Amino acid sequence: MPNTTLTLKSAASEKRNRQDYFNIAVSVDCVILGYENKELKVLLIESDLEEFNGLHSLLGDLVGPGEDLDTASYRVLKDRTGLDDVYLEQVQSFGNINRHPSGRVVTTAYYSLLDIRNHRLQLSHKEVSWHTVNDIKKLAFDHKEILDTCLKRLREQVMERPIIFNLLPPKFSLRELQEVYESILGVGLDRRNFRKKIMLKDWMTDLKEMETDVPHRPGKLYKVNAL
Amino acid sequence: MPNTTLTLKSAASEKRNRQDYFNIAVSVDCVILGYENKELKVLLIESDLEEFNGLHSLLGDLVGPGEDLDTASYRVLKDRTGLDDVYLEQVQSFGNINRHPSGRVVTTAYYSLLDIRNHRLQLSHKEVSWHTVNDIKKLAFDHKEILDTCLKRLREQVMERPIIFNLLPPKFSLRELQEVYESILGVGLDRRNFRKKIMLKDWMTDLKEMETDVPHRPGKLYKVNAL
DNA sequence: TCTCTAATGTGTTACAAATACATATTACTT
DNA sequence: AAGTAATATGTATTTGTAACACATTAGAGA
Repeated sequence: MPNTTLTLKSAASEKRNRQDYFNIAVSVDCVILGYENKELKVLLIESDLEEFNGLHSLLGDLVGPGEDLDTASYRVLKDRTGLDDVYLEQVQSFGNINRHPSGRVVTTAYYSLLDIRNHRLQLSHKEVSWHTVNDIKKLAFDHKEILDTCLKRLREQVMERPIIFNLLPPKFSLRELQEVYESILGVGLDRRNFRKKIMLKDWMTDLKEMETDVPHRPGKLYKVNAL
Repeated sequence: MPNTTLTLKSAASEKRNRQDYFNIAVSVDCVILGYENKELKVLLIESDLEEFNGLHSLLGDLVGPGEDLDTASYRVLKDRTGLDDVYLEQVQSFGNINRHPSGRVVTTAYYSLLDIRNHRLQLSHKEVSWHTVNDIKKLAFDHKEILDTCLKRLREQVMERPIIFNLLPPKFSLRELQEVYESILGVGLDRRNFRKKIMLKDWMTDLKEMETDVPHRPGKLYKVNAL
């Protein structure tokens, strides 16, 4: 890399050592969300840092020198779940000086939505496991703040764009869909109004099939429309 | 900084040189927006890189080792405008490998809204100047993409939160406010409906004063309510 | 097999918000 | 004194949201 003032001269003019600017590491952290047993869950790993003994943390990694931010988060997702066709969206970056006890790391948070029951899902280690989002009180680093920020963004987007279907299997009933919405939004929804609202969006197609193995009257099955 | 595997082991297990991870610089770029003559404007500087001869770029700087992302963007704003009490919000990070010709730089974009006519405004150099947003076709680096992303976010938020008032002087008329909205949203608005909608939000207070120096019937003046 | 249960599936009414649209008023200009 | 250009306001229409009730269906169990 050539010697350069990069974007601005003010930095150079303050005579900081050029090396200083390469003393910040860049990472990505993924809030990988799934849905099971009427609960929203997030994939966490046990932290291996002494400072965070017993705490869990999000799945993340440093960004390699030849790697885009998006590429890095896809890599984390692929490494940890085996899946590479999953919805992933950047949310925000976190760069507080002391957010990482081992050094200066600026991280960019992504959230991802996937179907826990997907048979291709393969967790990378036994230390990686699903945790009910509502039960999480504390995480390592600033990961609780990152989680909360991602959940907030998810709640804002979930009625705007057809992303929620990533949490469901290919065939799903309206009841299942509504339950996922209720888990995410944290409120109960009127079944009739919910149906009308969701149908207006033209996000799904009636499969003309029925649920099986339910202990009550089976409902119609739907699939998400092509994105 | 102690030797560490940082967040994840996978990186270390690939035997990458630890130095590799400190080969990424971190910067902030500020989309500093103002409003004048019924046009939305952005503060730009002439790029000093040969690759971008003649092109303008956003105001940004590398993030120092002991500096938060937010702190860095406030610093850029203060250095370039002299103002330190300005609205600033993080939008998104951009980390494509080749986005900076001189090396690997991951940048976090912020947008800022200020009143161009604020008498405390002092631009840092004569190369720093206001440009009409709608006239901008091309910028240095990926700054056009960053600009567009910030504008998109601004449009999404402008009816949700009382941020637009940062573009106006302390006392403003309803006409001025509507014109700012129209500039940002790029559409014409019905005056009567606009008034009703904005009044419902309880964002402003009637100052019981009137415009002066207008070549027509003066309108009432308002101020924004305390945030 | 009949009854009970629990869920599915649908329609109507009331209220709130967004849109379309017209007229009277005021201050400056000529 | 008349003309102009902008402010200020109200109403009818449409659209969307929220509240709410009843008939239908398949499984479970007596």
